[in-house]
This record gives sequence, C-alpha cells and structure tokens, in this order.
Amino acid sequence: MPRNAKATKERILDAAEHLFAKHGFDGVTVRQIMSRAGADVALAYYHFKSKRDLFDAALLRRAKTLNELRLAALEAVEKRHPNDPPSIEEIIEAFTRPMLEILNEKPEEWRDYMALVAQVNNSPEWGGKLMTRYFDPVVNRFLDALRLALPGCREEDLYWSYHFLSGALTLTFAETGRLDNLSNGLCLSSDMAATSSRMPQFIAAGFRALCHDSRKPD
Amino acid sequence: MPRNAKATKERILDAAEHLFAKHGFDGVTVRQIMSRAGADVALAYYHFKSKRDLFDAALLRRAKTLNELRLAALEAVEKRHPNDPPSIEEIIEAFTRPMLEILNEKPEEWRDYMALVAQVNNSPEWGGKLMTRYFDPVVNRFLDALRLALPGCREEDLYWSYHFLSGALTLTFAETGRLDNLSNGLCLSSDMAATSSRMPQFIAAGFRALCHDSRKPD
DNA sequence: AAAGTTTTTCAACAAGCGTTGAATTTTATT
DNA sequence: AATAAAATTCAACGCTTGTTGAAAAACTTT
Repeated sequence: MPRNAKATKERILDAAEHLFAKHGFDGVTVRQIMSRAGADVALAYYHFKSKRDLFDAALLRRAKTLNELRLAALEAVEKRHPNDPPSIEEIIEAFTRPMLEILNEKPEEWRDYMALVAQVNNSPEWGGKLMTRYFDPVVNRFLDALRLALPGCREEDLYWSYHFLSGALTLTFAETGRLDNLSNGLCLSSDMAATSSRMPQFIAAGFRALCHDSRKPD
Repeated sequence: MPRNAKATKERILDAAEHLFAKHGFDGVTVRQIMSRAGADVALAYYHFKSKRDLFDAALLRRAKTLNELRLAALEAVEKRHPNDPPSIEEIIEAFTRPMLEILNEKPEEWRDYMALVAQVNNSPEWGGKLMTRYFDPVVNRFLDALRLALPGCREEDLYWSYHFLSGALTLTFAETGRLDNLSNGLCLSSDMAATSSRMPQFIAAGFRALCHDSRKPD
C-alpha cells in the first residue's frame, strides 16, 4: 500500500465520523463527507465499497481500542485484590473511565466517535445489530464480573440494570445540549469531569438496589 | 373545516410518527409517509407546510397529553400526604408510570411516539432544542418536587441525576432489540412491565446516592 | 341550485442522491 | 528505465428528493 493511501482512508473516516455523529446516516451525503475529507467522491467507493460500509468502518475503527482499554481496566481492578471480587463501583468505573480518560487525552479524536456510538445505540434501525456486534463480547465480560460482585442476583435484573447504565452513558456522550438548557447553563453536557465523578456513584447504587440477592427472602 | 379533513391530518401524523420513529428525520421521504397515509404527496404540504414542520407536529401532538398525565400523577402523589414531601420513588414513578400506563392502554397509538421521542432526545441535531421546548416545563416541575424530597442536595447533582434518568428512560423506549440480543432472549426490550417495576427502583437509588445533603459533612 | 371554501389530485421543477467505468496520475517493483 | 499496481480524477448514469402551481373534486353556506 502506497505511503499516503492510509492517510487518505483515515481522513475519510474522520470526516465520516464527524458528520455521521452529528446528523446520522441518512442526514449526510457521501459528497459532504468527501468534501470535508478533501478528496474526490469516487474515492469513498474505492476505499470502502458503499456508503453503508463506510458507516460501519467508522464505527468499527475505534471500537477495538475502546474494548481493549475497558478489558485492561477490568483486569487491573480484578488483580488489585485477587481473593475477593471487586466492588460494583470499581467494575462500573472500569467500564466508564476508559471513555472519559481517552476523551481527556485526545478529545478531538474521540469526541465525535462517542456521539456516533450514542446515536447508533438509540437507533431502532441499527442499534440492536451494530451494538451487539461491536460491543457485546466485552459487555458480557463485565456482566460476569458483576455476577460475582452481586451473588444471588437475578439474571433479568442484571441485564436491565446494564440497560439503564447503557442509556445513561449514551445520552451523556451524545452531548445534545439538553442538560445545558434545562439547568440554565449550570451544567454542561460537554463537561466530562462532571460525569466521571457522578456516573459510577449513581449507577452502582442502581445496581445495588435492583440486584439484591433473590435467594434470601426480602 | 370539512368533516374528514382532520381525519386525513391525523392519518398523516400517524404515518409520520411511525416512520420517523423507525428511521429518523432524514431516513424517511415525504412520499413514503404519504403512501403509508394513503394520500397524495402534495397534501403533506397543504396540511403542514414543510417536511420539517410535519416532523415537529408529530412530536408535539402527543407531548401535550403526556405532560398533562405526568403533572396529574405528580399532583396526586403530593396530595396523598399533604404534610411531608413524597418519596423519591413516588416522584420518579409519577414521571415514568404515565408512559407505561398509556402504552399499556393504547399501545398501537403510543409505541411509535415513545420511540420517536427517544430518537430525538439522543440526536445532537434536534435533541437540545426540541426536548427543551416540549418537555422542560414539566421536567422543572418534577425537579422542584425532588428538591423538597432531597433537602440540601446540590443543584448540579440533581440535574445530572435527571440526565441519567432521561438517558435510561430513553434507551428503554427506543426498543432497539439490543437487550434482547445481549440477554439471549431472556429480556425483551418491548416488555414494558419489566421496566415499570425496575426503573423507579434503580433510578431512585441513583438519586439518593448522588443527591445527598451537601450541607452536612460526609 | 348557485357561489364560495376547503380539500384533494396531477404533473412537473430544479437539485441532489448513491454509484460506476474509464482515463489518468502517482507509487512500488523489477 | 520499464512495468505493474495502487490511488486518484473526471464525467456521467438513472433515480429520488422536497416542493409547488394550477386544475379538479368535495363540501358549506347562501
């Protein structure tokens, strides 16, 4: 592969990521993407074979990295105390912190991607299939950890709890500005530090409340 | 206004609601909508004046009803014990139950609408503006009630808690099928009864954990 | 039954869509 | 320096898009 072919491909993905995140799959034209990437329209079909495949490629590119970071964070927590299972807060943090950290390190690279995932996750059209394909293996790994931390928890409660977590996470990273309006500017959707301290607390409490030991009587 | 003009307008809104909910604003053509409504394309522009205005009209139609039901539920709870403030669970339930009840009563009418709102809420493009316009007055009323139930709570924590609630609620009603895949069919996104018993518990616990009294030392 | 409104139909518009094949330029290999 | 391969450009295709103006039909009011 020639020297700057990859550079072009990446530039296309950057542009696609940005525009798809903001306006969704159908709200963006291939011409807009290629204009932003500074390349000819036909190149989109040379490097990726269709608009739809370009969309998938944009989604896949960073999913791999995020999955690896999350797994590493979980394993680090598990090794910290080898005997007893980690707390729920620690597990949730291992899930959410990698997002916040990498967003802090390379905001210009990851901001759009997070919004893109948020949009996909809530889309009846793509949500089920794509999120399952790209993220469920790692999510299942986290659910295993949570099962150990919540002995006797009913399976349904565990899944629903994760679902609520996913929704909260997703809306937060969508950065729609709703929160800013509602709070008259007191809270900013873009303030990820505000999230990082609050989300694990909020979510862990939810898990604890819902996933009590079903083997014991109430 | 002639007898069945309103009927046509409603049929158009039904079709728009359904298709917009499934594929988003840009994923749907006016021709598709009018074909589903069984009416000529030009009628869309006669009754509503543009595609965008039709979208807004579809969103607005049921928002009014939902807001009224929520307010009524909140006032009912408040009147139940006139002296002390209602519990957080009761307030959250007053917010979520109307959705679930009306979904139970008239599923074919409301199912699409809930998914539509879910999609809008997570859209960086429309989310901030539209949700603010149609729902924030009632949301502020609920936040007032929560302030009473959580004395000394920091304002930021309250707003972020609501944000997490909104995200969890939203993803649940988007019915993307993700939960079904993740749980291998054990949980169904469409099972609203499963939500109604779990969401208030989960969310109320989150509020409690995050919105402690900031005036007292930890 | 005539006149006036409101609703519906029909046909068309300019613009933009995703996509493609062939020609051309750039890079890698011999 | 010649040859092969990869990357890029250009121009175009058939089709669909949101939208509109004028004519026809349905309905109300006189």
